[in-house]
Amino acid sequence: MTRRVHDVGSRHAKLVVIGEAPGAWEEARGEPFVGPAGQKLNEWLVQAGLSRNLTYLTNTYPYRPPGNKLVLIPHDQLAVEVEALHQRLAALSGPVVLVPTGNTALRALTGHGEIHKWRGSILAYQDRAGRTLKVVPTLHPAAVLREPSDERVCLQDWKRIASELTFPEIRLPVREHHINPTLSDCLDFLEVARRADALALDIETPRTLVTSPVMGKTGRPRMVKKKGDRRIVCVGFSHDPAFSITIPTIESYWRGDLPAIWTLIMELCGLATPKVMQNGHFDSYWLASHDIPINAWEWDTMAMHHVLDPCGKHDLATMASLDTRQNFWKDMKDSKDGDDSSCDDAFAAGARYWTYNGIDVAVTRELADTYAQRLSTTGQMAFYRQHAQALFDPLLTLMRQGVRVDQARATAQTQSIKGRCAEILTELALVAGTPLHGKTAISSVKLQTYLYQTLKLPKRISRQTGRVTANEVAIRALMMRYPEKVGKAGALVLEHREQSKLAEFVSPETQDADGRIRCSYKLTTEAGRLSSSGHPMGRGRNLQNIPRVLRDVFIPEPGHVFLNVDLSQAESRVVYLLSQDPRLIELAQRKPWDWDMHTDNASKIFGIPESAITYEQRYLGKKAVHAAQRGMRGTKLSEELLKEGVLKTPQACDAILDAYLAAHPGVVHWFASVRQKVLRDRALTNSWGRRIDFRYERFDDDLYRRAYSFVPQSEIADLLNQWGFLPLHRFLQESTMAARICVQVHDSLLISTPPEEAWTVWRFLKAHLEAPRAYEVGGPVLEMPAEVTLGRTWKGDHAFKQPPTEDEFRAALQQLHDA
DNA sequence: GCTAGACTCCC
DNA sequence: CATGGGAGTCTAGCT
Repeated sequence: MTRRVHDVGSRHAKLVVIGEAPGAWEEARGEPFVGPAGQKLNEWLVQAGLSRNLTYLTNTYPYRPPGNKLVLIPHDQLAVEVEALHQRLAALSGPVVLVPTGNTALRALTGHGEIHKWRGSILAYQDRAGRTLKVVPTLHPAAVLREPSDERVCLQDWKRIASELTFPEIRLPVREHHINPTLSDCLDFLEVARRADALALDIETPRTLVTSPVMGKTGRPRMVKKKGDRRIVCVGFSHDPAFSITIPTIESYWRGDLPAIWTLIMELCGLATPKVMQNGHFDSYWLASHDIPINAWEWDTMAMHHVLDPCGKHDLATMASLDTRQNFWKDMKDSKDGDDSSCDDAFAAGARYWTYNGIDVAVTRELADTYAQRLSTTGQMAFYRQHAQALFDPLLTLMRQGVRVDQARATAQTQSIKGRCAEILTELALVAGTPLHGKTAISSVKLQTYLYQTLKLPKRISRQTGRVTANEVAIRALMMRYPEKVGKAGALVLEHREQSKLAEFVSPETQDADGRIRCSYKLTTEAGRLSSSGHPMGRGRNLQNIPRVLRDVFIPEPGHVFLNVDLSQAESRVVYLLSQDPRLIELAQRKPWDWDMHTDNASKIFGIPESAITYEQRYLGKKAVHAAQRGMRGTKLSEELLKEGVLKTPQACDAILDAYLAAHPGVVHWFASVRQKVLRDRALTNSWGRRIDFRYERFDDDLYRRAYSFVPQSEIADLLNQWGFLPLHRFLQESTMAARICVQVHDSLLISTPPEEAWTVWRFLKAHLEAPRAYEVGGPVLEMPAEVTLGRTWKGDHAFKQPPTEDEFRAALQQLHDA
């Protein structure tokens, strides 16, 4: 029989923490929240200015379940203990905040499941003595030990809990959500919005449900509901966090007045009142498809929060749980009467759906105030204006424009790739004696069974996951050691993976009806790069990871050529410049045509003169530099090289890395200085004022490596956007030129330009990107070299090793024209 | 129908 | 014993 673990703490405590069930430590000591989880809880309490001694600690179930699995406890037995918990709580003299940690305690107190959604909400609990008590759920410390990235929200939850302890009542925001407006209500709101400080807006774009007949098994047609296209069903507005108006945009609500409503929405969006959106590129892209531009788009709550906390989550629910008193509301969208199927139905049926939109937009409005205030306090407002707000419209332009696709070539490529994929699968099934694929792709489970059971090859373990793997490195290693057994099958597997990956990029589903591929850009990456994914209407794709071999599928506007400008060795140059080693600083400043960084490094690594370096050695040099500048070790480098078909043992790679670092002590010094800064400030700030805050992060090697990467990544991201993308966008907009920017790929810009404008565009970019810059206060100055390629496709036809003269440039253009 | 895990493309 | 930052697609296993 297991031992009952009794509560600890005074019955007069104001703070009550409720766990799940005792674990081994708790059982041994006979006390809740001891052991590692208890330790974690203590840390949080201390950081929130609370004390364990003033806390009442209890569990939902007081016995240690077999194998720590609470699910094994019969329901009625659990129910008895939950009731006993209610009785114990009723016996406390005056608790102010009850904190259920984890799902079990949350369900016992409130009936809600899903702690990740409800954490941070301020809920009410009727106790057995008839009192209404305040409940603030958060995660269980044991769960956080398993998932350390969740700790940041816990620390913030505990700060909230500490402040809630200072008063007993449940304070929730009072908001009015107007969800069934008349035309005259909307017109009145237009006047209110005109005079407001800021106007938030938010659209909803559910899928339609299409009902169509399908032949059933009985041979009689059956009606089946299928998901159709998305469309805008409403636009919600909020000029004040206490008010929202949700304007439906569906025929069944307005009948003949719908066109007037769209006009009104256009007027609202066109007001000079500053606009607020959460991930506004989504909404503005959709509204643009209705020819509705957003005027005075100043605030994006996602982008604002990202400037303040680049490592945090930026979804509305998480931000609201941390920075407003709005309780979790996102389940209103999926509820039965408000789901996507019913918002076209009678209006009343969708009330929860429209209210959901109202809360969304009011919360967005509220967060804008909170975050604007915070940006001012932290001195980051100017950064937000220049590095977020200034990019909104230019990026929307890029997103809407997209890139043209050579239809014939894309189709041909798709067919040949798919054909080859099918051949490989058949051949592979023959070689293996059994199919190793699922519907279309190779199944890693079947492949592993084949390799490690049928062929009895020694299992390869992924260093990242610690599990058995059949990834590229494993297969290449096996192919080298057992060429007879697995050479053929291995080659087929790798070829299939490569080909099916390529097929993704040219698949017709990614193209819009006009034969272009578009993408969505986001500003919310850790190091300030842009990220790219499919566009807001559901098609398109990430345009920042198109394989080089497929770039000839992308073509410029009719009559144009592609101009690709990229920064040369940019990230390495930044590291060298910041190394404080005069020799490395001098190397960082050399021009790419004067000095080849990779050959130079290969020469140092192998201890032979540059003139004797082979192609392979230069390649090793390149890989090693990249690796060493990010703290990589030999094992990993060896795997990276194996993927490229270069066989080097981990020991040999360690030697290469050591040789590089020995020849470049400045890099080692730079690592140390980054670590020191991170330890001292718990934050890093780059030369543009971009700040990354590590306050809520674990201080381990992992974090240091992220810090090493942050510096060069963020410098280059900001350099390209501030001195390349933005000025060129403005320049093209203000001139009558036809050239346009097509894609931003971190350190390069792809531009479609008429041949006669190409020289001007290139000179403009070169002049701006190569302006001298100090990457730290009082530090050395660098002119970041830019390189240019011209082409009839994105693949490029003519790369200039040195900056071309105007004559050379025009000659290359002429060649393109003639070809 | 959803999600986690495996895998691989980019800089 | 340990490169970083992104994205998408598929399988398999779960509800």
